[in-house]
Amino acid sequence: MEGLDKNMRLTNQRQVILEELRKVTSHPTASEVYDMVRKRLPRIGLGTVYRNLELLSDCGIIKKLEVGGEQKRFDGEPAPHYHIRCVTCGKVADVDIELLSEVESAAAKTSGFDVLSHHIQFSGICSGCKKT
Amino acid sequence: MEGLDKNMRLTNQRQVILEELRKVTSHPTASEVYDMVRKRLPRIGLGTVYRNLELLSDCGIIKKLEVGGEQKRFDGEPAPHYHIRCVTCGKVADVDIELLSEVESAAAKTSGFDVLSHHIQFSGICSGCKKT
DNA sequence: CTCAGTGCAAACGATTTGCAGGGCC
DNA sequence: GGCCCTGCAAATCGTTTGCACTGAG
Repeated sequence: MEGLDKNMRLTNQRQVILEELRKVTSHPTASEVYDMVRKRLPRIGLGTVYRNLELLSDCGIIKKLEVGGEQKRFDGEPAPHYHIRCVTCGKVADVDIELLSEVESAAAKTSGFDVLSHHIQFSGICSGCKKT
Repeated sequence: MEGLDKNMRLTNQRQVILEELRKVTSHPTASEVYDMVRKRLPRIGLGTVYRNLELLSDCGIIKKLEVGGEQKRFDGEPAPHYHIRCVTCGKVADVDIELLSEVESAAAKTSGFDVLSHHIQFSGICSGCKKT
């Protein structure tokens, strides 16, 4: 789960993408990462960003989020934690409550699946959107 | 949350889509619904299916699922319940465990959001895929 | 040197939308 | 008769991919 695969090279693009992603807590989409990275590497291609985000998430170095909405989002923190999305502005934030690992065995019992993981996705209204 | 909007007409297409969706427990994608409905209404358009699924889910009559994967899925059962997806074959099943409503207040406290709802998404391996 | 990685642009798949005709209320 | 709804096709949007070139090891 940690470190690059043996054949993976540590390119400048890869490194900058990872650095930029770790700088923020905003769970950016691929094209938001593209914009962030382009400030440092103006000639990078969007395809490269997609390829590297995919690769880094396959290695478990970052996490791909499948929170609602059209675009996938990426999280520089690979440790499991929950998320909340603002139904008004679409912002995604971390929810730092303890993990409910015990629900997995209950889910396994009723579903008949081997349960590998779970994720809780909250929806709500963020403090910024509450005021208006 | 229940019933059609005042200006919504109960067209045959709309009715057949709803009936077909309620017939199955497979959480079909839009194009799977399209295939099911086309057996009864061969001239229906894919756009009509998308429009009606969207409309029915806006009324709360069906539910749109944002479980991982590329395509959205639809559920004829609008009451809240959890889902599990097979990482091997992509099948989505219901998980009938009790709702953990109490996590919402904990999430509200740490995130600062007004929490409106939550959903738990499990990943695992279904009984069919275990055997192979 | 070699081969994984890159930039670019074209291709793709899911979903949305514009439009002109059709049919429910 | 009005207007929502439909079928159809083209458009859009996020993402992926083919290709020839580049650069890390």
